[in-house]
Amino acid sequence: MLKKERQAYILHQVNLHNKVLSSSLCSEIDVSEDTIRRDLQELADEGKIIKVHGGALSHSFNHVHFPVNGVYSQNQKRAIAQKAIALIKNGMFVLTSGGTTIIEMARSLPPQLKATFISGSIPAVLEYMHHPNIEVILVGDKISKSSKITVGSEAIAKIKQVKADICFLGTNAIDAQQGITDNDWEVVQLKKAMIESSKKVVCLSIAEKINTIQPIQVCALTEIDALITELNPGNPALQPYVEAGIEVL
Amino acid sequence: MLKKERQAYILHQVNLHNKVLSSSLCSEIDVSEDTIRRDLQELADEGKIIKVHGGALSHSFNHVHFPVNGVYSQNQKRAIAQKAIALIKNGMFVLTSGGTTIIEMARSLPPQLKATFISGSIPAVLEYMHHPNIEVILVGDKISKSSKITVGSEAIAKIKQVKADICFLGTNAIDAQQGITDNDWEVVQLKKAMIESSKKVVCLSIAEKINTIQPIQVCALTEIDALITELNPGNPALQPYVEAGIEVL
DNA sequence: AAATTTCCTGCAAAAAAACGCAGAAACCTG
DNA sequence: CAGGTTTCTGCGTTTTTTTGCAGGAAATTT
Repeated sequence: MLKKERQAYILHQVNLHNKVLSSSLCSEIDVSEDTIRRDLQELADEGKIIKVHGGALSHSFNHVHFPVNGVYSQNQKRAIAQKAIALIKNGMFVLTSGGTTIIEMARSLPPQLKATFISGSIPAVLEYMHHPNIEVILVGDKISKSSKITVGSEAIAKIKQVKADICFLGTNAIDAQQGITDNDWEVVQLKKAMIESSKKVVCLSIAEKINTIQPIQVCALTEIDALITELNPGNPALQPYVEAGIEVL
Repeated sequence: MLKKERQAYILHQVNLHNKVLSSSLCSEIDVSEDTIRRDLQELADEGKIIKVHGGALSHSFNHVHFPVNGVYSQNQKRAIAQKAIALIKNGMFVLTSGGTTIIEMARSLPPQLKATFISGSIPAVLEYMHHPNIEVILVGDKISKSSKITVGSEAIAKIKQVKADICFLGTNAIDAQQGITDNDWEVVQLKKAMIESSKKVVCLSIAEKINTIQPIQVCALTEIDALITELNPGNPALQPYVEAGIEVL
């Protein structure tokens, strides 16, 4: 990895997460801590970031000591993202929906990961695009402005053409009886196609969406292979899903 | 292998992968590392790539780098955008490429305009999406990270399915003899398809790109219906194009 | 206050770049 | 076409950059 490339990655991470730990950086990119520190120093000298003990901060969030809680449930989503990333191996074909949890996952993907990501979500694709080693396939069709993803028969047809290794679904509502449900008919159609086209279906959901129901069903619990939340897998709230035969992470 | 040939290959690799290692280049093409380094130096001097220790990077990698020129030409691009917008009527199907001039046009679209925009450019689509009355059709396929548009046979096939009223092409180089030329093979294929699929082809180009040539031809001047620059239509620099039968605005 | 983590300094090895040079190829040019 | 000039390329040497490492200082945590 080139030095400039590394610094671009660091800068990207800082702007995204508003902070960055040099320890985590040096394990993500595989270099010594000294190198990271020197990079941070250079970026700080250029005024791009603010160097602090243990890492660096984004410039914008310097003046106002904004609580990290600025984005809705970002910490929980980040925890989910970390668990999800562990499932992605080099060379995989990965199908993803949209949603803030998926975005958080996209932002946290390690730079050395080589994989192919397929999605119709504009924000997700924007994130994938920034990663050096990821191939991005964009599913085209009419854009739904509310959900910022492509919807329609063309998109569904394209998704049905692929057979992905794994599929990550951002979830609006999940319930032990009703399975996954959502409130946008077109998005539901798309998610159904994604589930069909994947060997393994992984559902990402923050705890507060567990045991909630939306009007339209995406799929039953039986079609899900794994469920990832920010909770400990042993948490009693997750027991119904364990009993339903889902791998809870 | 000829020097020009070598440099074209290098440029292609850089545009394709956003980065290139001089070590890998000198084993791919079978020449000494000095030769590669000299080539990189020349390309960097021409502003085609960014040379760094160990290889080179694409310009798109750190587009934060030239804000001066960015702001400078923004006014010109805005002038072009205004002229282009005048050509769009309610109900039209509009096909657009990518590029900063197109983005500027997208930002300037009047809010009451009702039309359907078709594009494979992610940044352009992002802008269209914010518009209240525009339908957006996204052309899907593999994403080229350097140009931030979808490229490939799927994208071309989709474009050929439509018959747009008008097509706006952001231009990298235009010349009275060579017509429109570009430096990315895949982007060229896409633009060719766009030209075929449109009743009217409008070329947007800032003055500094007029009478410049890139390696690969997109189309001859005869295929262009209109040319928009920030210059006055009577400007002598534009006369060759007027004489070629192009409507110069 | 002790322990752990992080930071800085200097140093050394490896990689890359710059430099000068010389042979070879291409290209004028009369 | 002969002779000269320019351009291009590879090689050896020197210089610079980059990176990791060690040891001590500074800061943070327990």
